[in-house]
Amino acid sequence: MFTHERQKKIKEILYSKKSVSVPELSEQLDVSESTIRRDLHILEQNRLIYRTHGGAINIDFVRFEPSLSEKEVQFREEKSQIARRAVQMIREGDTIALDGGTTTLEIAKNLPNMVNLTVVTNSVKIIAELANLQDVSVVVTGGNLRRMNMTLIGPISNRTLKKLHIDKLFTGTIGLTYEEGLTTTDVIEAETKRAMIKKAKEVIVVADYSKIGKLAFANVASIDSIDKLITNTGISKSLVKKLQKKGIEIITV
Amino acid sequence: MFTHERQKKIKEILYSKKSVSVPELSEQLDVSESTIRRDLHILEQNRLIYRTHGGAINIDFVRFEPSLSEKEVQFREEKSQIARRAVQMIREGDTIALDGGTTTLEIAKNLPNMVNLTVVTNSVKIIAELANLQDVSVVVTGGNLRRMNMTLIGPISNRTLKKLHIDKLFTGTIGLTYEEGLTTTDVIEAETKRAMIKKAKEVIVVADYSKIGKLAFANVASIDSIDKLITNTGISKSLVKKLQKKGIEIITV
DNA sequence: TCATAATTAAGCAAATATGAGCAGGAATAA
DNA sequence: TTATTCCTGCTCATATTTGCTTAATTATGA
Repeated sequence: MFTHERQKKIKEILYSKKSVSVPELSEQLDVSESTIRRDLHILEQNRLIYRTHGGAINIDFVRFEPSLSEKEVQFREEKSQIARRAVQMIREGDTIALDGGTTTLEIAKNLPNMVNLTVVTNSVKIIAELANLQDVSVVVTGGNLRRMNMTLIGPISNRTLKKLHIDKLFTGTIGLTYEEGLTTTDVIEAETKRAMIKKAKEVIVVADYSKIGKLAFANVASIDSIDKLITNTGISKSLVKKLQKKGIEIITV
Repeated sequence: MFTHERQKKIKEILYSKKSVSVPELSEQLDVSESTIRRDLHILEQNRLIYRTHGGAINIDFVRFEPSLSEKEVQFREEKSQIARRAVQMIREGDTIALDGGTTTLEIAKNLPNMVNLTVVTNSVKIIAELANLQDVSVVVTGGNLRRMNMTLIGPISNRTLKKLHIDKLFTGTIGLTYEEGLTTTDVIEAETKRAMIKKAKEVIVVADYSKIGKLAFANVASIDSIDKLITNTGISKSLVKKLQKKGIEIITV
């Protein structure tokens, strides 16, 4: 077994196992632990695995599965910038909607205590945040609690939204591509997002560049339903052109 | 289990549990309490959790922690006793409703993690509390946020309730008299309470004796709509007799 | 308020993991 | 063949991790 082969094997093992210990690999590949450590060192430098004391962890489990709290930390400054730009679009007398998401939560945190502003939301965290702003009127859609991100989704949420009229919807997303539009992880959540989009006069997507080009499981809505996109630098020029051709206003912060 | 994995697991546990104790984590992850404390320390430094004596709290829930005024809730032990008695009435398969109030919040705190239990509520605090119980299905009515007690009230709430069917409603109250029945401070809140009562097969009032004989501003419903009353000793014998004559079961704890 | 119980951080020792250095051996090139 | 390079396994000093103990701190309840 050549070095390269062995390293490939390690990656394969990590794909199916999430994590392995050094002794485990040593036995399985029939080489010394020193060799395994050397291999792991190389793989780590190439960002193919995540190294930890005693073994290694599949990098996907470290990177692509960040908990909500972690997500909040990731790209925090970017999200905050995007959120502050979004807040500038809000006018007195508006009825805005904020769906559940880390960027929209950031908008809630940056919202001034405006009188005559109504915020519709399905996020428990945003409710808690807006409870601080005495003058803002908060309307909650209701629905079934999804604990993972503390949002209220499902038929109750959708039915309530049917009766409401929203001036501006600020919506976050897991993925945004030109072909598939907005996508998210959960089908029921996707439906609730769709219900919001349907009732909003203006749909404003807030998404840092890490979301652009990413595709998630459930389709929410096509590109055509978006009016504005607030993002940060890093989005490719050609995509900007294509989106603008569709009539979407791109705001980079 | 590697260090990083273990810390990730802690975050995951905190995801939907709101809080965990150190011994709990120690047992669940099969490491010493010292190790757990070290992990929690690291996670706290990275702002991923909120550390507290005896355990850790999901950072997102810190703001739900009872405020000082709440901690000074009157008749706390009485409320807790009443709540524990109320919980005994809940059966697997039930759909129960909890309206906003300190005694109903106490019920939520005492609820076991039952599978096949659905809780309908209009209280943001109860949502936060029930986020702990992984297996319980939580349905939120939606509505306008009333900051004073963090409840969701108004037409949206009422309309949602019309479509739901509730086995047992546990409702708190500000006042209860033989002549005027249940009364509360806010007219809109009264209407939402009324909507709940209307859709419940069984109406169970939880009220410590300080509420009995008290009259508040807004009428909710007459005595006739009550099926059971859980209260504590201190209620007058003659009133008990009168209520029993109306068919209300009185349970004193 | 004060006493008691619970929780914690810090220090220590044991177990384990690590990387650097070295030597042997296989592959490669001259 | 000989020299060179590369890979490997071994050793050992050093790092890290962990659980235990203890003193101090922090809750709790009477």
